[in-house]
Amino acid sequence: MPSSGDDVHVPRAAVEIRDRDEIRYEAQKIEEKWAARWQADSALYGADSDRAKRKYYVLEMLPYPSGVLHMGHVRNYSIGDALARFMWMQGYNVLHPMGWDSFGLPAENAAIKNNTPPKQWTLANIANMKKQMNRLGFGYDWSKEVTTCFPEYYRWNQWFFLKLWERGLAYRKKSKVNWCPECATVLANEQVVNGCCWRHETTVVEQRELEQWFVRTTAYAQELLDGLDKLEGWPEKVRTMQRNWIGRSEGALVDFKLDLAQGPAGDKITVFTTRVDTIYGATSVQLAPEHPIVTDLIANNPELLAKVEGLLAEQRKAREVGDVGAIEKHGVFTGAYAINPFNDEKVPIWVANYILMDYGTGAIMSVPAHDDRDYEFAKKYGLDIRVVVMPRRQGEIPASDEEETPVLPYTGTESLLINSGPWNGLSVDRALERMSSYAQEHGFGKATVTYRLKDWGVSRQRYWGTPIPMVYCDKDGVVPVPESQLPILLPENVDITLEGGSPLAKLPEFVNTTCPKCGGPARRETDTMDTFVDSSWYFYRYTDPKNDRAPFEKTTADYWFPIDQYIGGVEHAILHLIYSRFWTKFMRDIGLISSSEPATRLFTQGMVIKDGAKMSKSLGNIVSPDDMVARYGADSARMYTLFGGPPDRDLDWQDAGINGVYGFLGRVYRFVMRNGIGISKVALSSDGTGAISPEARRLQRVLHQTIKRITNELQGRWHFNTCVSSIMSYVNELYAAQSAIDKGLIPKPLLRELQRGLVLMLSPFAPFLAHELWEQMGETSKLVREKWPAFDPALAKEDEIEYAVQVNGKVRSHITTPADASEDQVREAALNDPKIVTILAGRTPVKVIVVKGKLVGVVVK
RNA sequence: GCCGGGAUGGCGAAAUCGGCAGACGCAUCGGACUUAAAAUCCGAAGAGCCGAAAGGCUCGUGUGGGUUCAAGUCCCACUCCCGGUACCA
Repeated sequence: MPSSGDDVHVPRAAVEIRDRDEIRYEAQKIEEKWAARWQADSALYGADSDRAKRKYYVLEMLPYPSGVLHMGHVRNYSIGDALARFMWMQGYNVLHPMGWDSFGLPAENAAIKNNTPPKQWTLANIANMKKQMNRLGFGYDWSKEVTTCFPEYYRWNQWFFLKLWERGLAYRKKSKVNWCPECATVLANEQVVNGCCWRHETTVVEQRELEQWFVRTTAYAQELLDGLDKLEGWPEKVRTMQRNWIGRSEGALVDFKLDLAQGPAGDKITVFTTRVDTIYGATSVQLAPEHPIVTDLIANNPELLAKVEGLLAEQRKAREVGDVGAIEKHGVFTGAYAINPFNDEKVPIWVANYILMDYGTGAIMSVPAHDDRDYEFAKKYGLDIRVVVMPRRQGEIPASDEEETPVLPYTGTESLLINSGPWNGLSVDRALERMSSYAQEHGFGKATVTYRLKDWGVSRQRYWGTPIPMVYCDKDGVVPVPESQLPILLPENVDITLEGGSPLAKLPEFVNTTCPKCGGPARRETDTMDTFVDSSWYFYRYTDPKNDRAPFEKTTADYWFPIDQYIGGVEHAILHLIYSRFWTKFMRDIGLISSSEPATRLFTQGMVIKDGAKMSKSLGNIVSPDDMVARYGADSARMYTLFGGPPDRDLDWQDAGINGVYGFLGRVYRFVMRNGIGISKVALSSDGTGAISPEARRLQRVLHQTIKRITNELQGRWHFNTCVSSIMSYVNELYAAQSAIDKGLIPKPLLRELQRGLVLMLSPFAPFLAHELWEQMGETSKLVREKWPAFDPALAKEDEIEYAVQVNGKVRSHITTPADASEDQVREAALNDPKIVTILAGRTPVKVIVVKGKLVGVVVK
């Protein structure tokens, strides 16, 4: 509805508005109109295939299609969309895609609950969420859409799996899983509630050993760790979390031989320690209850076996509940002894509930004097405590244990060794080095590095996931499916409500196959892949989503990668982001891509909370995006998620807050509908510096100051809340000038520029309203690709500056000086100010400080 | 325990490099318009004290110290809240 007449000075007639009070901001009408237009124009938000252009890849984490968007999504996508729109307007070739992390357990749960096939349920959810996204006006290139549960996608998971297998990065090993005897299937950790099955609340979950597929992420442990130092565009918090997760620790392996009189000859226990320097203080060896040697040591002692079982049960329970650190330490003496290879001393072998089989070697040497946990344990069971390191004092060598002993346990490392035979007097650092070399030279140990990071268990005994492309042949063993046979399709019409094991295992037509090697009968793998596989590389697929010869074309991926800005919740700081980094390195090593890291910049937005708590059904504090869109419109909902606070912090949702933003958007609408309809017919002034009225000059200045502020924010700190504040202030200025506008004191070209600027700056945050007003002004260009307004520093400059004048730190007066006044002139003006003269009362200032543009500080005695 | 982040009016927050604390918004109060209300537009407002008013003074950014002409911001010591994580040897 642009202006109907030629006379741009009579806007009211154009929209039949008799009086400004009748201009109503009807968000629903405007937004529905534009949502429909955008959907009809599929190229609008499309990435350009021209590789000569400067690219910008902005990515928000793809959602799991649970059915509806929540406010956290809205916040995440509002940030990404604002950035994408800003970068388009900066002239970049922007890739801004979206997709669906659509495999996974909830679809199976829903299938059981509603008797709907997982695929149907998932696709219906995707349809609904896509509708919501379109209604919210997010500018995605839907031609790049990726849906991970489609064979076109997951066939490449299978392809990658074969590549992993070829390189020895995929392997099978026995591993403990949660097993529900009632369901006769494996449960994910999150399905174990208080040690019982989530579906059978009285059925205790068992631990079972199963052959499982693993991906050798540990092969890249060191590179994953080193790479973090270079990821300067990632939050330090995330980098720290990943460092801790990888958990590199330097130490030594030391073999303790079993005392021959007791144990099977030749057997030994290898312990891992980071403090080999304290080995003369070792007064016992402690084993994890699951340590394989435990059964040998106590095989003929049922009483002890039962006790060890008890220790194991305690450990498991604590792990399930999640407070391993809080359980009380318990242990049992096995009756056996081991020999400390450094001093040939005999030390007792214990089994303890605080030793974990899956870290280090599952065995430690216990040094009570110099380790908190060992100390606590030794005190409890009356084990010897022997001090072997002393705090260093001015480089003196402590003579012996006659010296005062430190407070135990003493874990400091600025120390010297005592009671350690030939090693006495060495510093801890040197002892660590020399003693592990010594162990290596004598064949009973070596320096080593261990990582907390474990290999990635990717097997899931589930239906709704990518089938693992392997077959089992009695003759040839484990055989990979040839690439030419991919994809292994996930069968449909599977009754997954049947309890009792993996659904795929119950389908003979799926399981029974022929061996690719010998052609004989063989069985297919029935495990499916963890969904983290899907999300480890989906963003590469976005660059070339329809490719059926390769996961993606290298040159295309190399053009777009690395991702310039990745945006998502901090809850993915570890798993998703480590797996993605691993996958990137792996893809680089098989020659698929050139970069080593997926994203140069990562932004983790805060949660959306309400009444100080995470939104949840049980608290009844959920705010639905659909409701907000219905009541206030998408622009208000989006803008409020940005206005409520800085994006990296939690956002405390307040209904009154979104109402305020809605009011503001109405204010913008009314201003432009009153002053800007059809104004594009007025030529923009070629030069803004002509002689104009003070009112006009002020507006011009505020416009340029606002552009400056917002541009700086979008390029730097990303405090969108202050961007919105700036636009609000700008609009307040425009309103204050209404009577000057009505009187014709504001030149038309400027009036056009003021409103153009307003709409352009608004467009990343409230795209619907911006588009509507752009059209109402009679602009015909595509707003999305319109150039972001530039600010002119000369026009942004103030003519006069107000200085605060302090005397001894207290503001006593204000003076106004021309903007170009020199420091001396400002000082003089301040000292001559009548109020200051009075306060000084003849005293001579000791010092006068002039802070340019801000303040004058006068110091008197 | 350890690692992050935070604490500023009645509320969400701002203050980007040590320089006028509280921008912007909400709620509140007042005015204009209206028969009235809603909507809209305009205005007031950290707390306390003095003043008829203009205006002025004191206090004030979790607590206690410190540095500085000047501290929400820097330093030292602490309290509480939120998130993550853990017998990792």
